[in-house]
Amino acid sequence: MELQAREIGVLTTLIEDYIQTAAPVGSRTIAKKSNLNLSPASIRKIMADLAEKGYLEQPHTSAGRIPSAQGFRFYVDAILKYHPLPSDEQNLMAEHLDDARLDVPDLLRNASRFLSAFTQQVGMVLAPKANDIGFKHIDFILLKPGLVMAILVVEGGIVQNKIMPADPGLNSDDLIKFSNYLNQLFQGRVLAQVRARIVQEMDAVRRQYQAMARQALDLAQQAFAVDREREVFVEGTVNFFGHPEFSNPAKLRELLALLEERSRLLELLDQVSKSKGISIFFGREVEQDSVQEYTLISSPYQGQDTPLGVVGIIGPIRMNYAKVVPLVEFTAQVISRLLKNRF
Amino acid sequence: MELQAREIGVLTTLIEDYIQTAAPVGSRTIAKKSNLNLSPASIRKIMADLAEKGYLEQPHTSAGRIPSAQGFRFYVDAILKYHPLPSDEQNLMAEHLDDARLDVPDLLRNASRFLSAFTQQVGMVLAPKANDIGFKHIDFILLKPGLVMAILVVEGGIVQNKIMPADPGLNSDDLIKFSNYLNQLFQGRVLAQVRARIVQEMDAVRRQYQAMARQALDLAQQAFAVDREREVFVEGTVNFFGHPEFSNPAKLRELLALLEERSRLLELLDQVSKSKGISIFFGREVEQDSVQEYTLISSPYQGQDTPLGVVGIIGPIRMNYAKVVPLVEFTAQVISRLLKNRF
DNA sequence: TCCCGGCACTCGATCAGACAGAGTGCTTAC
DNA sequence: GTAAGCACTCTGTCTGATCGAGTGCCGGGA
Repeated sequence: MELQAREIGVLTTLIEDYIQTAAPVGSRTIAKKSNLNLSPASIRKIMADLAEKGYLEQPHTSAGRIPSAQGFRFYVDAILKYHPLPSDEQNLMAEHLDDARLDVPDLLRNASRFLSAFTQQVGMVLAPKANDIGFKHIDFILLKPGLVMAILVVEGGIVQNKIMPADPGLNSDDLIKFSNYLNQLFQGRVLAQVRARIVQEMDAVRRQYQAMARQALDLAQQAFAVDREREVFVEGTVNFFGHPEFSNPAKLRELLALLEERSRLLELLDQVSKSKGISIFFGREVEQDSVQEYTLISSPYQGQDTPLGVVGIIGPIRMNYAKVVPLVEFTAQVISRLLKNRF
Repeated sequence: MELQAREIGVLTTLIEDYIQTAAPVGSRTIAKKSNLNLSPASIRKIMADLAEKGYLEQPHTSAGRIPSAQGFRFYVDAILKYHPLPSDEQNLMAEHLDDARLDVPDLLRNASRFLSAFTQQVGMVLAPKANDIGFKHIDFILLKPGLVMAILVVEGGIVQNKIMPADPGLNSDDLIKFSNYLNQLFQGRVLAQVRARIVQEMDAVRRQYQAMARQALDLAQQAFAVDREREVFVEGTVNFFGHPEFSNPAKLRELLALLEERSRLLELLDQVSKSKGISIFFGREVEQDSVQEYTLISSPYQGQDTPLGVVGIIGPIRMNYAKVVPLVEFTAQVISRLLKNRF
């Protein structure tokens, strides 16, 4: 099932022409554009072979061929050589993102915008999972009697807040004591450790009848309960309209629905976040009845060592991989570098 | 230029049929559906009069008529009688929004979702302008030497944060002192007053050479500088695809671009936020070359007395005003009531 | 064995013409 | 003022014809 050099040549020419024109490619075009010096008739023979092996598809008899998902897969995995991003684009992106006054969510949102603008696709950035981030500070504020807001700050300046009911007898001074106690207790730990510490400490204070600590830990437990979806920054959905494959409103609708339904999107991103480096994912290869006509290109980013989240773009299968892939990779690197600075 | 009763009858029947079918309405249809007991021929005469006065438009000779923006304007202003929302829908919405554990942004986002789901249009909620909201608490956190994050909590549990450079000599204890000093200074004021107070106090401490207060006020001034856009919660853009008027991708694109470009959207919402009660705004009546085929229905909501923000929906001109308008109005009332509780 | 020119064939896109249907405007009669 | 009749207009759809792109296959030549 391996491909010969000539077959690879035809496939490459065909895919690169198809990426530009979005139309089925015929044997004459390939004969002219490739440097194989073969006649259209011979090309046709090769194309027939490629179609039989599953790399090409034919929309109908007597149309040209278009690459199948398998064809694209081979192209991005085995054929395409990726060149590093031009340094002026590197600088442009680094300059705009490297601003200490941006908090992490803003940084990630901007990165998503850049990806979208540079690739003419839809940019996406999955925010870090809170679990692995270092605790910084917690504060309780009395909104009204019996209602307390917890404000939780983690490294990198990510702020989370949560409103919760509490003992109506608590006053502001109590809450300040709580914060002081907890801040000291949790210092220098990551959130997962903080949660463990809460359970452990609750046990200890219960035996020692420390009322203040017990109340504080009760509140802390509520504040640290995980019930928030991870944020995803999606930018540039308007770019979908530029691609002829989405002139069909039904397909467009499907894809926009996917982006709006954060839970499905999160699941998808979670799947790809486990891969090590850059990952190229064709909708067609996996899901049966859902949106099939898209590609997701993504790369994880990390803080110190642990992977934190994912950056990526989503667009039609037909896209300029040679340009997009290095850009996604570079963006992930920039974010990793900037977050290392902050965490 | 006033309309006779028969003309109003024809216009009403025509608009209501058009709202259902989205197709030009002919004289025969109106003769059957209206209770005027007139023949199609007579209806035609009346329709010709209405067209001449500008209430109807004709896509081409020998098609039926469709209502013009002026026709819709007359319909929503003079003809339509609005009934209050059915109580089961009222309860459903109130139940889901009335949860003390939601912070204000989440509350508004949910309201936007509900509007979108109930009307099958796109829901929008403009968050309150921070100026008029009461100060609650400020905190400074040392992210790293020379970099401080301010966390500002205002009434209703709205949290804003801002990262700013600071004197590298500052340590955490200094920052705690700053917060204590400022919290006391600003207690019970709204943000606009807080800003005034900062300026005034800076003057005083400068003359008295109080270094700590000066540094604290410096940070406060940066923290309270207004440079953040007001948030807008837009939900349900997928609903656009349900409407035949947006089967034209170019129109759809325009409208989605408007929603994605927050600054333009804010300007639009700001225009309508000044009106007192419900406001119905036809794109066609105003802008010349931009998106014309939409209607914005909005209503301001308030905390105690001052108007805070706007709720609304955006959709095609052809929509079920009898249902949508009371829903928008009710949503604004619910939000007003819930915010009064919190502020 | 590989290559390629030639040829018949297939399919989609486009165009013109025919036709039905919806709806109008006008005239005329009551 | 109302309504019936009629000619007219415009759109959408269907049909058949034609064109062009592209294929598959056959057979001749290096």
